[in-house]
Amino acid sequence: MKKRPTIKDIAKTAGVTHSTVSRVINNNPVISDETKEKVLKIMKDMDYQPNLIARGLVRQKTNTFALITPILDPHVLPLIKGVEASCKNHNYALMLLSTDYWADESQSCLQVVENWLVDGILILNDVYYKDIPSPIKKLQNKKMPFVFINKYLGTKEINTVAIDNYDAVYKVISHLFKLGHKRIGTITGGLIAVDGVERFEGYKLALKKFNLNYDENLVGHGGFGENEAYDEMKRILYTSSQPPTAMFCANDLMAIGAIRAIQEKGLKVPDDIAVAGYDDIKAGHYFKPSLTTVRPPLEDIGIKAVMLLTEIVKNPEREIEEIVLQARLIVRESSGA
Amino acid sequence: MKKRPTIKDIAKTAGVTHSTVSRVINNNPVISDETKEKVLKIMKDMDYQPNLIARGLVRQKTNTFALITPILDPHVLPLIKGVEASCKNHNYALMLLSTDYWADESQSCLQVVENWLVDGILILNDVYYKDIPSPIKKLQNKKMPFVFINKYLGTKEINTVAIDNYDAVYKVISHLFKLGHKRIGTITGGLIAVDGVERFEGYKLALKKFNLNYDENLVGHGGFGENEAYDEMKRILYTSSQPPTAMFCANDLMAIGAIRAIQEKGLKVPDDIAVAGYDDIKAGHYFKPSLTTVRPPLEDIGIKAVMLLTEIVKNPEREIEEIVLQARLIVRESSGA
DNA sequence: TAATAGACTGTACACGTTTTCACAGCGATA
DNA sequence: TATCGCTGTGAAAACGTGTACAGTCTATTA
Repeated sequence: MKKRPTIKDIAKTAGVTHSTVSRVINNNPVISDETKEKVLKIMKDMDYQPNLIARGLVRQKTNTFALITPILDPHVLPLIKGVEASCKNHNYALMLLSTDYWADESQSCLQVVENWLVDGILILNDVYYKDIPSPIKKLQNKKMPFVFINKYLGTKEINTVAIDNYDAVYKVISHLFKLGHKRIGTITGGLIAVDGVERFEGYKLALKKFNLNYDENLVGHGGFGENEAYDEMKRILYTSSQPPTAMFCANDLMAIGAIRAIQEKGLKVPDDIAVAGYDDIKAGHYFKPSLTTVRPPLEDIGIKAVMLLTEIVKNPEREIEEIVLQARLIVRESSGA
Repeated sequence: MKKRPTIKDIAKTAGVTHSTVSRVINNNPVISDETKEKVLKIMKDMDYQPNLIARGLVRQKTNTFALITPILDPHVLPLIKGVEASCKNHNYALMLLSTDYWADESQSCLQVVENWLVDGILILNDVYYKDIPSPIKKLQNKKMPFVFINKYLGTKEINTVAIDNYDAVYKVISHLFKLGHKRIGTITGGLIAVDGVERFEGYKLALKKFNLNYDENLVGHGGFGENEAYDEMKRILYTSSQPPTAMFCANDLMAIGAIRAIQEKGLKVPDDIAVAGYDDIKAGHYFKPSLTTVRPPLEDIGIKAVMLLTEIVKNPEREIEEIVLQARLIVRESSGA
């Protein structure tokens, strides 16, 4: 690589010191218009680009955020998109790190990130923790600005942006209830995951609101996978004396699996059993019957998270904020509306 | 944020100079085991983390790669995944930048990247250029290590990793031909895109190989969107006296649109018209009829690109390499095999 | 005993910026 | 004429690390 011109090279050819050049770069009003223009011209002629590493060293700021995300799957893409766009807007660069399982790798991820002196960290979380995990506590102790995406709401201990799973599920159950369903079952997602737990809780709470009984025979437990949902649906259909008339599945993939099971038993969706999912994946749109589901505002979450993080960086002593975003019900064929 | 201990702090409490500490960190064999252990212990006690910014400044290396990608859509996710994983393996951090249109924004993207002193750049390209675009030329002039993903093969001017679109399309057409189809049409993707152009070319070349005539009446031109494909398919069905018996669509979404058009005319897929797509998107799996398609090895591309880039960084004078990866035919219902 | 080699470690500078402080020059004021 | 304040600039230190070079010991050899 060719050597890039530095502030000193500019200074030499302009006949000033490098401090003057630096002042020009940073728009210091103390510089006379005359020298300012002269320096600017030379900077342009020599194709000068500031060295952000050097600047980062002295300023102790890199204008970089890191996004730590669990496995990169299509599900998180809109979120990444939002984060990326928002970072660009706020003039931050984005470092992307993914870790398969928080517990194992997060440590090394966080190390990378700290060594890099990023200005802030966005942590996208999957799994359900009762207590704040230790790597996070470390961050708190070090007063490193970070935003946790998904969960830790209500504790006012951690800056958070998350989806209101409870409300989202309520919307689905309410929709089914209004269609006349009284025996509404569910197939839960993995209960090690925040989403799994909260959607299950949300389901139970919603039933209560409509004075419906929680019936274990209408409940299956999967792990967000299509085939598990298929198996559980089969089990429910063949074991319960009174099968459900509607099912809420913890995500769309599971809804697809459940529908497959229902159809294989010769029943019709939505006529015999209505089904709703969660996530609004693309495939749900094309699936027959098309899926009633709920769409989380993922891109917004990314955007809001970055906004919050910039605020925190600006004012680290700022009060802790917990942002909750609402999902939107998408009604299609599978619920029979 | 608390102040982190520096090499000098370690040095002071260890009773040595910071150069000694630095040598310990870098495993310089000249250091005696005694002081080495002493220093290591203190580093651990004080929870020392090297400041990569400072190191980057003196070493003129940041151990960071940048990935510049066009709009973040699900299509590129596996590639990003591969890149991320591979970067981690090679001990590089990854900066993610996305730009809507190369021509407009690439300039600013590249600036960010250069100012950051990343060690190398991965450029994911969409659009079809006849000549090497000027931002790329600049990179070449500056001898900045970079790998271009998608296109510029055969020129031996740019380090490249790409999918063999021609071979992929050949596989599809060959598959259809073997099923007895003689009137095979196509709906092309946008012809400003590399993929659009190459898949169209590949289609024409494949026809030639099987001694089939290129018939304009069997060809529609879309822009990778579902609805455009739907419209074009309708047009083909209603205007050509002899409609095609098989269609190759430039991607799966278009295949879905085309199938919709075919079905609406009361024809059956694959019985009346066989359809094949490209990309192997998830929805194609669940669509009825499930889509015959071709699966590009996107994750591999990401991995290979990073590998190549590390090689280039190691040895900038290395001969230019052009890596081509083959896609895989996925046969499902829509082709009627 | 003095010279010499070898094993470690310290000194000093470099990397490219930003920033504090000091200072030169100049006109205005007392 | 001496003092003051203002404007624009330079000098120098700092950020945290790496590294070439010059030491200082100790042990060996002549």
